[in-house]
Amino acid sequence: MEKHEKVRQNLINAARKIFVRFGFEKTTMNEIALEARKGKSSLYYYFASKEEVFQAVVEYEAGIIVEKLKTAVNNSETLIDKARNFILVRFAEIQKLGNLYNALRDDFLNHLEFIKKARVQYDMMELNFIKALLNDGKQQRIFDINDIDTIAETFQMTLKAVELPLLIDYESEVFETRLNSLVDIFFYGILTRNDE
Amino acid sequence: MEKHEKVRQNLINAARKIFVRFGFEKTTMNEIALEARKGKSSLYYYFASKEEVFQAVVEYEAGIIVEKLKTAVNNSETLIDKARNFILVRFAEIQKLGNLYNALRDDFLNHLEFIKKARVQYDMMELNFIKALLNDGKQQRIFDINDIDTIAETFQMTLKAVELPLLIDYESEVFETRLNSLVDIFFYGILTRNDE
DNA sequence: ACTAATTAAACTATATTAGTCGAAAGATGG
DNA sequence: CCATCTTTCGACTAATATAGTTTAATTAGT
Repeated sequence: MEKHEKVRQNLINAARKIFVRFGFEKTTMNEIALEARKGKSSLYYYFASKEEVFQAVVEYEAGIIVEKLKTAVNNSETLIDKARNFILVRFAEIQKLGNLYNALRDDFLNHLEFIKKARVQYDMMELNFIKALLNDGKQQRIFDINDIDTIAETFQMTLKAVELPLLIDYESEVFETRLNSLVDIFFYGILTRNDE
Repeated sequence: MEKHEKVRQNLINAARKIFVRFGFEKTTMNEIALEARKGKSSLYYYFASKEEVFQAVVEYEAGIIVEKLKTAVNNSETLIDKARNFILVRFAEIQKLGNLYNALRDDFLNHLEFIKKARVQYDMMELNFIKALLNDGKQQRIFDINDIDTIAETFQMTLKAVELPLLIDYESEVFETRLNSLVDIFFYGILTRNDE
């Protein structure tokens, strides 16, 4: 990695720490710079604005989530397990990695344009992931579906819809059982039944 | 509890939430008021300044700590257990209750006068507690000591000295064993030895 | 209905902070 | 060792946010 990229990544890490702790509004550019042991104007050398720094952090975190999703899916045997683990990891990671989650929860952030943009980006990646899964299942004749695009979108929409209620009153046991039941409900309507 | 006191306590609770989360500097009077579902100027009706609100919170928390110390000590059998539990609870509570701990840790707060004042108040309460304990032990001929005041002050000084190093690299196991060993070291120099 | 306690809206003076600019300090390469 | 390009930083400004004030309205007690 070249010098420039290294410093930039360093700044992103510093920014991440502060953003996760204090949220967007309460984080100052000076704090981020200090955390990275740089002057404030150095920060502006790498990023045009506070929002751009935040966007970089969110993108970085989205990347991490995607990585973890990939390994979770790759390490699962059956397609249903893949789907189940995908959902479980997705929620766990969104919860853990503070910023994406914060961005979703805090109302005052939600109406900021760049948050929406970052979210859209992540959603697209996710959607492709889901489509690939569904397609795989279709090829293997495990899923009895035609319009993959529509189903993928519906699926993602459902995920996003449960996201908030589940995250708001979070109790790990309740949380996991509910997600599992969601997967069951969703997939047993899709599965090819051999008994008909 | 009269109305005025009730509202005041409510404001203190709201302030506590915000202060614990964001620290003194990053907390705004507006946020506190909003959290208590009041207007900002209502807050100023009950408190003269932001610092006064903070002071009220710190005093409230100090009160809670003292309560817990009392029950911990009362529920201990031997005097050594009383002392040991006193120390363990003290550290646990200072850690848990965010504000007192924050006030100690954050350097930028440390040089504020009112923090020092709050700390002095708490320290006095604590010192009396320790003196009572020592006195008790002396009456019961368990402690072989004369100048209770000096010993109490020395003891408290030691506690405050270990406070920071212990809290900074906090690992619960290490933490507790170290504190226990501290008590042992301290008390086995004080105990009346029967073997001499 | 009167009085005192409480709340809230609108305002101000001050302090913070995002963002700029130009100069200085390092690196790179001939 | 010079010339050029990259990176850092201190000092500055303009915009914004916030502590605290004032005044008027609302509520509760008698």
